[in-house]
Amino acid sequence: MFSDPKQLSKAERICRVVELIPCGQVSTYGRIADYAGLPRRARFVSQALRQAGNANIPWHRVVNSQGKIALAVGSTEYFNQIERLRAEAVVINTGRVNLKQFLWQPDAATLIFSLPF
DNA sequence: GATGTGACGACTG
DNA sequence: CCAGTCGCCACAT
Repeated sequence: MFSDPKQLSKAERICRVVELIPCGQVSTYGRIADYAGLPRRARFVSQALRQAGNANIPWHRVVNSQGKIALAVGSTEYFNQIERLRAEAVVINTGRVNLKQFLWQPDAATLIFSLPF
């Protein structure tokens, strides 16, 4: 039987959504929160990702609403994220991604069947 | 409970 | 396009 997504913890729901971001595309903290059924909880998304540490989730595909890398500029993790994105052909200019071009826009089937939150 | 902290976001000048 | 401000909400103290 299918597990009921609503009984997953909030952090788990967030990770589940992040895993759906396709290679070569990005999403934002605010949008991830919305897709996870947690509106106005953008900050909680970053918290959840940090706690998840690594866990095979494509955390590098998440940027802020302006398309900018949210990690401390110049930090090791900052460069790590840029490298991972460039490896997926995502173009980054001065720490910023052009959302017009790379923002993930889930199709209806994904919204209905993969994001039932 | 009160208070401070954030990998945030919307607005404003 | 910044930078500052304020609102927001989960967590740690």
